[in-house]
Amino acid sequence: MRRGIEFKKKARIIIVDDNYEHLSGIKELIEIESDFDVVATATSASVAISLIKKYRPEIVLMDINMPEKDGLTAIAEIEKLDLGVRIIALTGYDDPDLIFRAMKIGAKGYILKTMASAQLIYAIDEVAAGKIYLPATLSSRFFEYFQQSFKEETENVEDEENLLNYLTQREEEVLDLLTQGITYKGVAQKLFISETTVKTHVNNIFQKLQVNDRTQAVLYALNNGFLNRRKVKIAI
Amino acid sequence: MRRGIEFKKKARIIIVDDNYEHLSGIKELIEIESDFDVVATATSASVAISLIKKYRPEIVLMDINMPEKDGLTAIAEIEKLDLGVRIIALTGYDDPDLIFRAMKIGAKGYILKTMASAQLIYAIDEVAAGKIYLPATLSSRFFEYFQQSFKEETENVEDEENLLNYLTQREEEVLDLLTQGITYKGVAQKLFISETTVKTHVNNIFQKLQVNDRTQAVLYALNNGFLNRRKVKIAI
DNA sequence: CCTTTTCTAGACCATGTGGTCTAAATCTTT
DNA sequence: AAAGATTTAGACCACATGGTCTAGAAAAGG
Repeated sequence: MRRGIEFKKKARIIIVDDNYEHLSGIKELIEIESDFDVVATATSASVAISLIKKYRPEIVLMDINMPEKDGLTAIAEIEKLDLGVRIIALTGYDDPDLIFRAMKIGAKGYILKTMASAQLIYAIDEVAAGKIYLPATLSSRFFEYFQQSFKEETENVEDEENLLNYLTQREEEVLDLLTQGITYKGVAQKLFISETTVKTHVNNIFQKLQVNDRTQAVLYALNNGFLNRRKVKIAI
Repeated sequence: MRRGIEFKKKARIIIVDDNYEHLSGIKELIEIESDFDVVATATSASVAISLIKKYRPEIVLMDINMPEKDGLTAIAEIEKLDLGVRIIALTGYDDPDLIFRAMKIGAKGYILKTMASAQLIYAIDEVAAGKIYLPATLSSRFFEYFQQSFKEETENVEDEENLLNYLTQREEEVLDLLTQGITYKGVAQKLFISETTVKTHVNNIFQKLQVNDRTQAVLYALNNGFLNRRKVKIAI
């Protein structure tokens, strides 16, 4: 926050909100309370995207709760344009799933409409400075959601009923090669065993995983965290 | 931070660090500067795990950079025990990948050894209160890493060179069924077309994806976001 | 030491799969 | 209307794959 020391060009902003009241409210607030330059506003995502292409602002304040084309898809599209626009997501309430998805697709900040005006300005300031802004309460919620989503992923992997647990070491090696789309012959060469041995292993794998062909075996392996296990062992 | 108002049991802590100097330094600091109760310390992850099982502390301070069994796998194991222990990761430098992985497997806080002692106490306080603690600089790095990892995921999907883009509608339908491990006959029945037609489609798919068999086709599809496309369209 | 599991490997057969070619009907697109 | 792409479908063949059974060597566990 070395404001005033370095040369600071006024950040140019576009505000998007389908509610005109909110839109003009935020616009006024920014124009009065800060020295940012609101170059345009839009009440729909599609209009917003054209405006962004035209004006190339540094910052976009994007309301997430909009009918028609919603804010999240709009963010995704803008990010895809790769214009270096930094997007701040705006919303009325703090749904952790919304925050997660917004951050996932590239939002650089997330603020609630209920927040104090000073904090809004501060958030824009931070994001304009290349940082990422999340209010403390939201970042906590974000992390909880983040951890939860990964916990669910790994829970399945460690599940008792994961048929992959019944595979022997050698069978795992064979399955590993199968999940790379390698044929009997290829597996035999890689493991220095005969082709018929590979077939035996593969058949045992099928029985243990209760499937009928390689594709299903590979799919079972992939869906039940087969690749993750070695990652867990080698490097988490 | 309503300290003193509510009834507050002294949080019990176990500290893990292979460097004995650091270990006793942190222990002393906590004992002098706070009212937490350091019930045990350990210089190795395996010892730490036994101690945790025995003492059931509320908080564990875990050094990530340890030889032998490293801190990350230790965290994963402790989380798997599901004892309600809240783990704070400790490290000397702020490697975004390390932070990401620690948070991913369930760390509730992340602090640098170089941080001021008051901040360490504050961090423990927060985590003990059920919150998640990340210093502002680290949370920024975390988010950048987080977004980067998802960006790479989606970049592939939208890539020009994604051979999936060359598939026709019908071919996509067929491939979709292949990724469910369905055979020629099954696909034919589901799509109400002849089995030989399915074979024609499948062969065209192979050529377009430059693969030789179904397994490879399925793997290509999965690795290049085939399933995501419909998700992207429906709900991001 | 003995038992059990795992890994190895062969035979045999039925069928699924992949490669190639041809070709008609049906869209699209210009 | 003509040209091109897509979808449909057949024939034919080589070979990879899957199912089942037997069986010895090696390793693991009690």
